[in-house]
Amino acid sequence: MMPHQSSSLDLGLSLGGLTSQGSLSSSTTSGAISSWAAALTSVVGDAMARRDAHAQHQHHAAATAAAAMDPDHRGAMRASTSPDSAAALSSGDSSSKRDRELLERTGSGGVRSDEEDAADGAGGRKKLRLSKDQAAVLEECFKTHSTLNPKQKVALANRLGLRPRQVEVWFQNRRARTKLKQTEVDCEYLKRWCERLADENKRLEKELADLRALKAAAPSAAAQPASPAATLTMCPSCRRVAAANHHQKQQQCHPKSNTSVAAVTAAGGVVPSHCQFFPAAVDRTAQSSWNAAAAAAPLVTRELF
DNA sequence: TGGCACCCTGACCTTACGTCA
DNA sequence: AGTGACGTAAGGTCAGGGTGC
Repeated sequence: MMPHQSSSLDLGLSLGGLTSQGSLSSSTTSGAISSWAAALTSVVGDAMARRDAHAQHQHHAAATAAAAMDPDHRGAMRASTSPDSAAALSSGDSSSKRDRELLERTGSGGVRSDEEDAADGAGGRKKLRLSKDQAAVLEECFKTHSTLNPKQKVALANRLGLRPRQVEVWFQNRRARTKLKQTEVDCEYLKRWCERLADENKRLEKELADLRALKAAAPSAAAQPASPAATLTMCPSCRRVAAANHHQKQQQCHPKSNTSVAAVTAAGGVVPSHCQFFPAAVDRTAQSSWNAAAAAAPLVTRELF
């Protein structure tokens, strides 16, 4: 099994769901196995009774469909066995892996029914539609473990009445498509983040210009009674220029300097609007805290949008 | 109601890389 | 240390089937 390859970007963004699940996948500590097994049995247990009935119906339907398929349609289908065989031959890779895969695909694992073999044994890549129950079980297992070790794969395949290869493919596709989706989400998130940063930058520039104008207009302000300009101060935490009573007015700009925005809000506190953009890190000087927050709960942070 | 575009998804391929014996 | 087997990730294609227009 591949070690956990951080899918985090250099920006410190995490690919979230997949990544965190992937970290579980380092597969097979005994604890992980037991938790996975527990998840499997809890889900499968409920679904299996219904599944058995459904599978029988499905197998029958597949056989019926195959029988009804006209020769032309059959020919249009890509042969499921021949490309594999060709690949195995042409690549010169006579490894046992290919042989085993071939065996798995041709259903010699004993899991497939005769009807199934009849359905796609004629060379067609008959697409099997997983039943709702099967899909639910797979989903549930995927939540627990985004990868399977061989034992888990076989166990799951047996319980679902599928071939191990089908389970394997399902997990591969699921991982790939989860990641794709997550990447899209991340992309959108970054886009919005960028837009907000641009807005923030504009606002700060305007604030700076205002301050410069004030300074130019009152060069000897220090010698005079406190004017509104003289009461301006900078929030040490968020570095936003504000009036001296800024914190009093808003209770506190940052009730607890290291408290997350979410926690503050949850506690009924008021989060300054200029801080709401940042997911968890109130201290914006600490980029690492943002990274940590993004890695810890990327999906949650995205919900801010 | 048939045709079509679009999307979802199962199945597969190739390449690269890490791990382990 | 080098090597082969093996498993997974990544990135892609193909094609069946469902759905909405």
